[in-house]
Amino acid sequence: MIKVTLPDGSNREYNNGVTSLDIAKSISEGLARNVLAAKVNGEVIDATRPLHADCAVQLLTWNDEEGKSTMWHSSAHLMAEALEKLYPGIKLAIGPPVANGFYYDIDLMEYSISEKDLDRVESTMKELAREKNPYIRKEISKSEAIAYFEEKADPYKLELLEGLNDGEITFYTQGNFTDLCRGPHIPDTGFIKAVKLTAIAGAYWRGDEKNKQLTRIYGVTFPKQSELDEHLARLEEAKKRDHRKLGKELELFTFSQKVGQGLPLWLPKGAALRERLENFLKKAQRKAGYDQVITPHIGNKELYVTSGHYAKYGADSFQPIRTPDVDEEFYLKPMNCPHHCEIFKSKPRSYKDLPARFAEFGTVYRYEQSGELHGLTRVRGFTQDDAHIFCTQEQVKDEFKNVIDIVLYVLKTLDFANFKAQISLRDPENPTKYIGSDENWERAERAIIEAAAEKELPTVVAYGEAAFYGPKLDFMVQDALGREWQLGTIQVDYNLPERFELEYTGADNQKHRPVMIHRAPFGSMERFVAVLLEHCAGDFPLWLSTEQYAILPISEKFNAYAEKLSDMLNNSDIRGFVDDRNEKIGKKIRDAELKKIPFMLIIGEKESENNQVSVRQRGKGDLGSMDLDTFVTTVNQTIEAELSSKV
RNA sequence: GCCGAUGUAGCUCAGUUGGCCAGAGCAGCUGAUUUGUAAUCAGCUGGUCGGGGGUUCGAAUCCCUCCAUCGGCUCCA
Repeated sequence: MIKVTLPDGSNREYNNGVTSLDIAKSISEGLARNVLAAKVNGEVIDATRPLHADCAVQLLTWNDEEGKSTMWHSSAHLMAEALEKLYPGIKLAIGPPVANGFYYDIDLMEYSISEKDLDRVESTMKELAREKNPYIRKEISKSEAIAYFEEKADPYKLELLEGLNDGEITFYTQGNFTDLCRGPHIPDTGFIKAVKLTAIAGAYWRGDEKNKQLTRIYGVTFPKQSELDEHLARLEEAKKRDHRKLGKELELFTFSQKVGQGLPLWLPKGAALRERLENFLKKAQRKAGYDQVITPHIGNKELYVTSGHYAKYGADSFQPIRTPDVDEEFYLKPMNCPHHCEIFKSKPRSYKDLPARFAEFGTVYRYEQSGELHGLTRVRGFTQDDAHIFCTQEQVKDEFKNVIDIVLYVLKTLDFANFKAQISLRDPENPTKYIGSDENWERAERAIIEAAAEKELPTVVAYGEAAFYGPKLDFMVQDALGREWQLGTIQVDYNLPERFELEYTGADNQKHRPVMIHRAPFGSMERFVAVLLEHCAGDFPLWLSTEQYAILPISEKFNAYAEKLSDMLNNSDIRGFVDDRNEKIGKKIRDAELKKIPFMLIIGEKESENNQVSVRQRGKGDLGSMDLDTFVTTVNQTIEAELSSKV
């Protein structure tokens, strides 16, 4: 007998060799029908694996993340089985579960497949699922495994096997399909009731551009059709929050083929929104001791040779701008730091001048690959809310912490609660990717880790994600579809001060090299506005709204009163307009709601006689009549709360 | 850049297997209406069907090519 501890702390005795599925059956048949896998002593394994020692068992169902991913992993195998049946001779690479489903990378050999063919694959999957084939685990020796895939002539599996040790290799078989796989898997294919293959994409073998591009098929499965329907409905909802759609509807920005790909045009309302965000940050930065500077959009080639960017990116970026002088070349600036270094060098600096903090909303241009462009989140011309802090070695950590404060202030004010703070360090396996001495990298990495720890900021560490010139702390936020975007960033740089030979005079009257911190709390205005739009679904906070009110006269008779109110509101610095169209009030309200205007002031005979306004709030409805002063106070108090209470 | 898809009026979309002057709703313009909390009515304007080339008696529909966009991959100073 063995003793099994369940999550509620209770203990039960079972025969040696019992499976998690048996345990589930002993509790209830209903539970057994829903068990997808089991967590035994913290490790997720097949629910059908026999247990031979005392252990803690947690039965995993669709409601557990590990249950879902086990199901999706098994679904990838099911899709592979269907594909092999429909396209004999294809070579399979890898097929893991992902955040919202699964994929399988396959080499289609002589076949080609398009989205039209996915229906057929889906129905084959469903047929195979109905056979309720069990997923059978088998431990196998390396030589047998190699023999199997040599027989099958599958180069990808053979390559994967090279990296595995004899004794740790397992196969899983369901129906007519066997795959090299660590598992775990669901008990049988019958659990898969609803299938949707969502996309076909190219994907490089082992994620390397130099390798062959395989075909990746994405899919998602559910234990019930109704769950699939809900999933698809949620995706439809998310699309409504897409910043590209909202940006068009709210007239914030546009693109023009004539201007060029990835080069956004900010429309009046978008420009006003952006200006407000800039002023908000400028004010915070003024308080934090930053000085605004302004630098040009281009720089001499020599500037980038000095910075090292020319060698690294010169050939893959926008090509130089020439002048009548054949030897002269200018580049569009891909970043602001070199310009700011030259500002630092414009006069001798003393340790008493440090930290020097130069801030600029600097527009930069980067030649992103065409397939990478994405709305406002990935563009070729964008404005960073950039600043560079030049400080002494001793000041680095405090400066870093001050920047963390500003970033958190921005994120909190705009109500981003679910951000991720990521510390990006060097890739230990690829040290040649980076410039600068090991010693400087060590120091920079340590400064970031310590600053984040002292700010009690929960972080994740990502090796290999550092910029080529230094480690960084990035703040990431998800868009409507759950894709992660990097917004704020803070980076320590020992390299540029070296290359630009930056110096200050210390208290010892000797020359010293300052440390440089790059930082951008928004990241870029473009990406920030995009993610903010998706975050609030276009319902901007009142302080950011370009049009805070719309005055809606019941009929043209009250247009004069409306204009009078509008003038008074303008004097109170509240922004809005009069909808004096010859339309019915219902129509005007509808249009104002669609334009996401926070307050509607409805005026007719009653209001004009009593010198009042009838206030309607976006999404909330009628707030009743009030004096204009009361309305102004409401607006000002709301804005004050938005900007201060969350700090 | 690579794989897959899409591209019809300012916007959202119809246009069956190639066949009369390419349609609708919204927006815009003109007029009527003077309106009480999410769409008043009528009329009108508006499109080299993404660009170019080809097949055909005939192309928005089929083929080639380029461009842009969307979903991924790679990349992201």
